[in-house]
Amino acid sequence: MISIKEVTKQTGITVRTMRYYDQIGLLHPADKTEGGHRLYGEKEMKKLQEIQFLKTIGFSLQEIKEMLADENHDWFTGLKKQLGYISKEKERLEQIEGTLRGLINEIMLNGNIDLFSVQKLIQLYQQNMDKREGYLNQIFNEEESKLLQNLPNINRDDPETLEWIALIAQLKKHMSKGISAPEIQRLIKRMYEKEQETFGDNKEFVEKIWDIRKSPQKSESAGFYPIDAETLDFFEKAYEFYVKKKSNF
Amino acid sequence: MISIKEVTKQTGITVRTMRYYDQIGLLHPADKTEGGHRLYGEKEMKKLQEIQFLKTIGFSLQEIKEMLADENHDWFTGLKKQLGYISKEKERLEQIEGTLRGLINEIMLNGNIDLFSVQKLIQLYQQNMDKREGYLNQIFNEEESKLLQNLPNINRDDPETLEWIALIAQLKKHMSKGISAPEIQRLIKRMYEKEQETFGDNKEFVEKIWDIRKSPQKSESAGFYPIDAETLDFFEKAYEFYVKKKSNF
DNA sequence: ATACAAAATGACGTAACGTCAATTTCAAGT
DNA sequence: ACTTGAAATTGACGTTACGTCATTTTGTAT
Repeated sequence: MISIKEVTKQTGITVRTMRYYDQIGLLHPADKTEGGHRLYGEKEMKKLQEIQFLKTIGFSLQEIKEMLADENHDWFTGLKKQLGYISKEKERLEQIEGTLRGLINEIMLNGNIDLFSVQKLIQLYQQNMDKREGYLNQIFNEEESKLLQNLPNINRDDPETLEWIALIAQLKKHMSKGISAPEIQRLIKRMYEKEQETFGDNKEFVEKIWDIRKSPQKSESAGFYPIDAETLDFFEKAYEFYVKKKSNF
Repeated sequence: MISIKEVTKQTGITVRTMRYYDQIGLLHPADKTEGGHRLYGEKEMKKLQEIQFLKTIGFSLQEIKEMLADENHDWFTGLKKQLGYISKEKERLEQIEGTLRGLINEIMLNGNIDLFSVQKLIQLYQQNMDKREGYLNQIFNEEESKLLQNLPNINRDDPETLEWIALIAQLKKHMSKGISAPEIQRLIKRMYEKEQETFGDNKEFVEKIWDIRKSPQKSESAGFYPIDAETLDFFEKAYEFYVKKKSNF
């Protein structure tokens, strides 16, 4: 028989928690002193461990109470149900994670931001979730849809996406130096090569994407990350410049 | 200006929720009728959408209130913090998912189960989480540790693991028919082939694993799923029978 | 004017404790 | 036996984001 203090020492569980478990009938002390101090035995400590474990796998105290009370509890079914629940929750968090990464990337692209811009981004996001796929499937054929998967999807966390964002952000930063500046041309070169790597010679496909990018409305419908018109225009000119120079050799 | 009923119609948000948002100062109605009925305008509806969105990405109402109130809120930092929090939560759920799958598989192996067995499994689990890796690294060298990754890890959900579990479960089921029964020998054959596929000719390594399996204590320390001694013994005999027959041809 | 729908306020309940506050008990030292 | 300080007790309120009554008031159609 050990005191409540000993329990907290051995398990890290607080006194309040032990009192609470007693109160809700989840775990009563084995005995009490004359004065009413709680005393716990070996059995209780084991049960406490079980409770802790069942808590870590996401069961509520009420559920745990019922499970431990029922001699013939169907653990298999219970655990499968719990697994289903946990899996769903996990998927929800994965969704959220993707959305957050998307928003963060967009802010990285646009620089920090006032309430108004965030409102616009949020609206864009909500639209996209509903419409993006529909819109894209309408424009691209099946084969191209697969290629689209390779597009830097702003929700994703892969280094591919990050490099695109970094490249565009750098482009914006050095825009004032003009399209022929060596910094710019180095960036464009990298982008050109990346494009080749990703889409190969699929000219027509790349054209379609440019077409979408050039129209803010289309761009919004497609859920591409918003590059402002100025940057887009600058990029296009710098790109042409690069290609022309390249073909001169 | 629309009534609260209109709001619920358009958004699906309940009256209670609107009242609550009003109460905590998150979203006041634009105006009230003489009698005190709430009226909402365009601005409020937009704000409501933003609130909904920020809720879906996991912010609390208090946080949302502060974010929307602060003209110069640092969205970038806030979102990154939130991402960190969400990612952690997601990892926690992944952990739980693995544990649950593990427990479910063990129950599949052992048939359904009383409180006592579950207590033992839980204890085994808690031990494993702490000790398993340490113990295994002590016995196996680095190369072998990599091979160990191919071992049916009971926490995992892949078809490999599932087949091992199914095979052993079938073995148990038909055990009464003796080691030479054709059902048994077919199962053993499949297991033998799977073993070859997975570990190739790495005899020594397979020996070590058998050594661990044969000792309940070691098996427990290593966190292998618990196969009872009887089944293990039966398997061994059936296996020897199979190999002998095979080498006779 | 009446009746009925819709809205209002107020209150309690939820889950799993944390955090006071006021009082009582325990164990040790004198 | 007495004192004292630490430890334990009960009780109560706070937390989140509403749901769910119960009761009263307002709006609107006839």
